[in-house]
Amino acid sequence: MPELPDVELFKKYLSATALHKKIAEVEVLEPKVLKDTSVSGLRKALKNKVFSNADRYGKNLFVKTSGRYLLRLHFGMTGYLQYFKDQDDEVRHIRVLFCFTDGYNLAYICQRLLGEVSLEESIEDFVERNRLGPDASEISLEEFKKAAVGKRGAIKSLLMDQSKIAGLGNIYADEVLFQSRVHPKSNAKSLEESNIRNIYRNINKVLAYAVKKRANPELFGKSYLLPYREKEGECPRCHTAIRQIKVSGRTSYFCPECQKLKG
DNA sequence: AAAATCACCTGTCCGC
DNA sequence: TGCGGACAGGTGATTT
Repeated sequence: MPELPDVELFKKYLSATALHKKIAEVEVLEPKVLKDTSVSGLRKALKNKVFSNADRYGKNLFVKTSGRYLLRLHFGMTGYLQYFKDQDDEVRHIRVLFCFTDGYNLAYICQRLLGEVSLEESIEDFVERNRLGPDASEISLEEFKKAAVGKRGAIKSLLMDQSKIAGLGNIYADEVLFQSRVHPKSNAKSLEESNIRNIYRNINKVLAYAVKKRANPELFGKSYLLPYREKEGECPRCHTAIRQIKVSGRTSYFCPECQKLKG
């Protein structure tokens, strides 16, 4: 789930529910998700503080607190947030639980434990230390050209490389390339100026659209690939059978008619 | 420099 | 019904 649009929606969700409430307790149910901090470290940093603001960079959610640190949440492949009152035994895989003094809770849920929870000094510091590229929803055409033009390797790998552009993952990289009519394995070097501009434009278009549609494929219009990402699906434009191949080890869906291979 | 492979995890689905 | 294997919207390390 959690690529840029999903994390953007988590940000809105957290902002609408969990801000300005005193944190009574922090329960770490699975310490494996903690990165560079401990159960007691996280507890000390957050207990009796409040979440004051939420920000997103790439696929990371940063929650500002009334204390010294920012809380960073990364969601791996299966993470999300759930806000609820009292006990909720329905919710499985809660890894960290933020309990507020009013009896409400914010749960960080992550089935596969591929996500991370950490404390950070600042977003800039984190971005620099982890060498993240420009955020995909903020990147300028100049920055994108710098990251993409003349580079070796498959364009899809490049779009998913967080050090080049931060926020796109497997699903939305496929969608951007479908909208741009570019084959996922096309060599970045072989792309024309018009292809690059097109991809750039579609990054913005697809991400904004996905947020608007709450990242729910069922709400996507007919010109999008996402709802047809399945075996035996067909291209919504030309009805050719959607094909799947591996690019950088990830399953990629594309239309062999609309997206011809270059390079 | 970049691609492939593995590893980290859990859960589900598919085929024998 | 049961079991093995493949695979899932991520990413870092290691090998090629």
